[in-house]
Amino acid sequence: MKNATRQELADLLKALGEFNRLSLVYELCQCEAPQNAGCLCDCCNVDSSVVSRHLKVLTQEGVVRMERRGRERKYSLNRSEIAQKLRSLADQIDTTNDT
Amino acid sequence: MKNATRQELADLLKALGEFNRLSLVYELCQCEAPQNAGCLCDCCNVDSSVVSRHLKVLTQEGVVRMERRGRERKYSLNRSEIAQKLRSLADQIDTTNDT
DNA sequence: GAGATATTTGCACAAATATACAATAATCAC
DNA sequence: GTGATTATTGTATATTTGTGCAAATATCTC
Repeated sequence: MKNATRQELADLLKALGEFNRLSLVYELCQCEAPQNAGCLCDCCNVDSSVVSRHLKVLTQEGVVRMERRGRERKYSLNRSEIAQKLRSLADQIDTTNDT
Repeated sequence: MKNATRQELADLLKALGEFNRLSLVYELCQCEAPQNAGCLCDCCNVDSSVVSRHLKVLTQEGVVRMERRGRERKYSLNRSEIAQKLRSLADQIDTTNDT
C-alpha cells in the first residue's frame, strides 16, 4: 500500500473520529433524502458555523456529498463508498490469525 | 446508540486516523507473533518515544494489546475485535439506499 | 554491582483542531 | 428592491496533538 493511499485512509478515519462529525454521519444514516445543514444542526449541540465546518471536512474526505438547491445545501452520505473502505480495512486487519 | 458508545467509537476511529498509528497497525497486521516496540519503530520515521506514545494510545483504545516479557513489551493486534467494530459501522452506513 | 539494552516519561514547543460570535454571501418571497 | 432565510467565512481563542531530546525506569548479562 502506498503512503498516499494510507494517508488518505488515515484522513478518512480522522474525519469520522470526532464526536460531532460522527453524529452527523449517524444522522445522515437514518435519512433517505438529503438533508440541509439547518436540519443537521439539530443533532449536535454546537453552533451552526461549527456544523458547517464539520460538513466541509466530511465533504472533502468524501464521506458526504453536497448539492446546492436554492439557498439550501443538501447533504447525503456516500454510503457504499465509505462502507467499502471500512470493510476493506476490516478485512486487512482480520485476515489471518488472532485470539 | 448511547453517546458514551458513540464517543468510544469516535475515539477508536481517531486512534486509527493518524498516519503513524495506522502504519503501526498495518505493520502488526503482517506479523503473526507479537512484536516489540523496537521492531515496530522501523515502520515509522519517528523517535522511539513517539512510537511508544502511539502504542499507548492504541492500547488504551483496545486496538492493540501488550504483554511484558522481560525488558521487552510485546504488542499484538486485537484483530477480530477491531474488525468487528469497523464492519458494524460499515453495516450501519450501508444498510439502505444509496447511489 | 556495573554496564548494556528496551522502553517509557518529563519537558518544551509548534501546528492543528474545535469552538463561538459576528459579519458576509446567496437566494427566496413579497 | 427590501427584508427574511439559509449557510458559510473571518476572526479570535483555548485545547489537543504530534514531535524530539534528554532523563528515568526496568530488566538483562557479566
